[in-house]
Amino acid sequence: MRTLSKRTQYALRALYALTRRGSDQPALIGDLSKEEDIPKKFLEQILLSLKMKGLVDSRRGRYGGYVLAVPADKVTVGSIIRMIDGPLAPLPCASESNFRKCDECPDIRFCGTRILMRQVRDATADILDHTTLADVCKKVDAARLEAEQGEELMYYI
Amino acid sequence: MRTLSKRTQYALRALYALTRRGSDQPALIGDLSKEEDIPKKFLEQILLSLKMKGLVDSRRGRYGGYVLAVPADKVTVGSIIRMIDGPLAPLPCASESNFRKCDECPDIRFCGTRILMRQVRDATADILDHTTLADVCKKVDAARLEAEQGEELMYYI
DNA sequence: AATATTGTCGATCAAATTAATAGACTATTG
DNA sequence: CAATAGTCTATTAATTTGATCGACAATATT
Repeated sequence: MRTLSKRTQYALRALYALTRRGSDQPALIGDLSKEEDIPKKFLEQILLSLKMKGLVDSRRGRYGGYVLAVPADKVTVGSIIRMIDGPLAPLPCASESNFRKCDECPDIRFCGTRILMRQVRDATADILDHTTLADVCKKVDAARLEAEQGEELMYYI
Repeated sequence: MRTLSKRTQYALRALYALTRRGSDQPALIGDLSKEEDIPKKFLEQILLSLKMKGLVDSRRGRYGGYVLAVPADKVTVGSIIRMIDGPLAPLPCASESNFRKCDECPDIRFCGTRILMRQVRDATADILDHTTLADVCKKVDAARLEAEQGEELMYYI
């Protein structure tokens, strides 16, 4: 199946970084690019498009940079993916947000693949529409903590 | 996000057709192509590759054609998608069947996107690995029946 | 006002993937 | 042997995705 595009992967990484940093100190494209290992010019494009959608905000000139424009616990990963890659559904005809009938399809009611993929979409949306940027960052923190404790245990043994 | 390839969509359509037909009467590529509206030469390729994987069987010459090589209730849609499109996961690093670390990833344990996409993969696999060709055909039949009853009701009113 | 800094924006190029087609060949039946 | 139908490799076409270029515009500091 098709994978999350690099574009979306980069966007998410950048947004996690903005989340961790907080809205008080703007992040430079250049810094994000280095720290998160994202091609700079590509990241420019991505952040710009996210700004147009109102997800981030920016200032030019010295002390400029990017910040989240929305609280990290109000932005779901599902909404971000939809902004960039489009619908979550594996098929346009199984999409809730952007339904589109296949050209050759005689009757969508009797398309088995669509019925199935609709289930997949629902399960996917159930996860991604209920997970925010803040949630993801929390999960990563938890994983870090767990790893640290594991290491301590190693020393102890 | 992740679209099923045409290749897989065509494969599934053809396999539903073989399921409905049963193993006693082989289906011709040409017929399948017309009935299911699939480019003939493309379908050839697809069926051939499915044959190599042991999913269908074929005979050449007069009275030849394709049949399912495995009972329709023993073949999951998940396994078919994996054969053709590859892993169900939205990211290689979230795949169970074909895991692959991203080149730039410093530590997969702390990748938020991966943690999330692993959940999505699990939910997807839960559905697709528990739905067989026979199940899909049954669902379509049920939808047909329901639609008929709906029409009858319309006449009644 | 001048300068350095940093985001903006449209265009374009390159690479990869996916979709589709071509054509010569082989097996099977009658 | 002739008609039918699948086999197989290669190639082409189309689309999508990833990435880069370069000129421009706003902001802060001196």
